[in-house]
Amino acid sequence: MTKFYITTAIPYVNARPHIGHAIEFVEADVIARYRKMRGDDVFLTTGTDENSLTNVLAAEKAGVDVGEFCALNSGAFRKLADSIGLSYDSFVRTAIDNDHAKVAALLWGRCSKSGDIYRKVYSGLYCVRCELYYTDNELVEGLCPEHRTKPELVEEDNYFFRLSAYQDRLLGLIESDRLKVVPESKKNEVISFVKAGLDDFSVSRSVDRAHGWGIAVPADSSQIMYVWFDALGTYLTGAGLPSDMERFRKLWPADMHVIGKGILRFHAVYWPAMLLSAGFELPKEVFVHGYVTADGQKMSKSIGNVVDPQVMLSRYGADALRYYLMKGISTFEDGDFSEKALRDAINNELVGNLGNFVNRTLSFIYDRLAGEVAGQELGEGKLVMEKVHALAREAAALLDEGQLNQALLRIMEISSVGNKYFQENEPWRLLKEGDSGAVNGILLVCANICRTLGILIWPYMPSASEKLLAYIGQERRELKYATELLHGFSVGKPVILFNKVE
RNA sequence: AGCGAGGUAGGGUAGCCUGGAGUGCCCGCCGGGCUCAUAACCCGGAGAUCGGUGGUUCAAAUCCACCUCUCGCUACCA
Repeated sequence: MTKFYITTAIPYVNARPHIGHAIEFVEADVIARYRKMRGDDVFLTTGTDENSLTNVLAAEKAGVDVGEFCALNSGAFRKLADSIGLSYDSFVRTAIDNDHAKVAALLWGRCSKSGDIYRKVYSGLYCVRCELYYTDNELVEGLCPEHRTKPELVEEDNYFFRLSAYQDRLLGLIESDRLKVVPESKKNEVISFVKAGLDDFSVSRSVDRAHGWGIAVPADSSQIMYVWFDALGTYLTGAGLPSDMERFRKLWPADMHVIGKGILRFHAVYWPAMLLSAGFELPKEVFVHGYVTADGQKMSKSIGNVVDPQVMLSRYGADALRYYLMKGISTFEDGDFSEKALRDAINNELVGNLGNFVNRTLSFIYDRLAGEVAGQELGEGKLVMEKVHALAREAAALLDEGQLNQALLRIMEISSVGNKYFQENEPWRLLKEGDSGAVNGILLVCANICRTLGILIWPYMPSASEKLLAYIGQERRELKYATELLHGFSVGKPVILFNKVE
C-alpha cells in the first residue's frame, strides 16, 4: 500500500473562514479521497496558523484575549472542515499544540547547527501604524502606501536565515521536478523568482514587536520566531514529529502541499530551503490553486461581499457546495463564486442530469421490474458501457494530473450518456410491448452506469455517492470497480439524491 | 511602475503546452419529440471576424512579435 501524505495550508485566524478557504479544503479532500479509492494509505493534515502579529492586532481590536480569539476562530475553521466533509486525520493549532512548539524549536536548532541562522542588525523603513517594514520601491513617493505617512528608520537586531545559500540547489530541484510545482505556470513563476536572486530573510522579531505572542527563539528570550518559520513546520508536526516517530518515518516527506497562489514563495522557496538546511527530505509536490472572487469582485470586508461558506452549507448542503466549487471554478485559475450559479448548477446538473438519471433508472427497476435486473444480452448497450468506461478512465487520468475540474466534467458526461441511452431505447415502450428481455438489458446497462457514477462521484460528493451505492446494493467503491460490468442488481426503493432549490 | 493572469456566440467556460475544418460543455433563446423520471429527459436550430495587427507554416483560437482592454499581486492573504 502506497502512503500518501497531503496537507492543506493552515489559514490565519485573524478572521472567520470565507469561501476561498472552503475551496482549498474541498480540493485537498477530493484528491485525498481519490487516492483512497485508488488504494493508497492516505493521511491528511490541516490546522490553523495562530502565531502571527496579525492575530494579536485583530484580537486587540476586538478587545479579546489573543488566546481566546485564536481559539474562537480556529474553532470556526475546524467547524468548516467538519461540515464541508474534509477527511482530515490531524488538525494542528500552532499556538497551543505542544508538539508543534517542539517542532519549531527543533527546526530552528537544526538550521542553526547547519550555520544557516545568524544575527544581524537590520535597519529599514518602518510604518508604525502598519507595523511593517517597507522597501523603497514599495513606498509611494516615500510614504506608506496604506497610511500616506512617512515611515521611520528603525534598527533592530534579528536572526536571519541564509536563503541565498540555497539558490542554485532550489533552482535545480524545481526545474527537474524533484520538487514539483503544479501547474506549470506557477513553476515558471517560482523559477524566475529564484533566478532573480534570493535574499536572506529575517526569521525572528523582537518580543516587543511581536507583542509577546508566538514561539520563542531557543536560547534567546528577547526574540520570537517569524510566524512563517513555525507555521511551515506544521507539516512536520502533522506527520507525527516528534512524539510519534513511527508515523513520521512512514509519512514524511509530504507527497502534496495544497496551497493558494498567494503563499507560493513560502512553500516553493523558503520551506524547501529550510528543510534542506535542517536535513529533512523535501515534499514532492506543491499544488497551487487560484483565488475566488464573489460575483465578479474581489471579496473584501469593505465591499461587504465576503461569502460565508457556512451559510452556503446550511442552505445547500456539503455535496452541492463541493460540486459547485469543483465544477464551476477551474482548478488552477481564479474563479468566480455566485450563489445564482450555484443554484443553477444544483437544479440543472445535479437534479436535472445526475439525480434524474439515477432516479428514473432506479424507480423503473423498483416499480416495474420488482427491484431486480439480471444478466441479459446487452447488444448495443455494450457499446454504451464501453463509452462510459472510457470516460471513467479519462476522468481517472485527469484526477491523476490534478485536473479536478476537468475530471468532474467527464463524470457528468457519463450521466448525460446514460440519460441519452435511456431516452433512445424507450424501455417504457418496450415494456408495454412485452419485450421484457430487452427491457432488462437496458436497465442492466443503466444500473451499471449508476454504479460507475456512484463510485466516481465519491471524492466530490461523498454522501450522495454512499447513498446511491447503498440503493443498488454495491458498497465497494475502489476505483477499479468503476469500469467493471456487473450482471445483476437488486435495488431498494430509491430516495431523491438531490433536491431542487426554488 | 514591476510581476502575474486573462480577453472564445447574449452570459459563463473548456480547447492553447504536444498547430490540422470553430470542436465541446453549462445557462439563456427558438422549434420539435417523448412521457420511465424530481414540469424532468431527448433531438434539432439561431447566434462567434476565437481582443487587434503583423509574422512563422501547406495549415494558427493554438507558435512568435507588437498593440489594446480587463483583472489580480507587489512579502506575511486559501
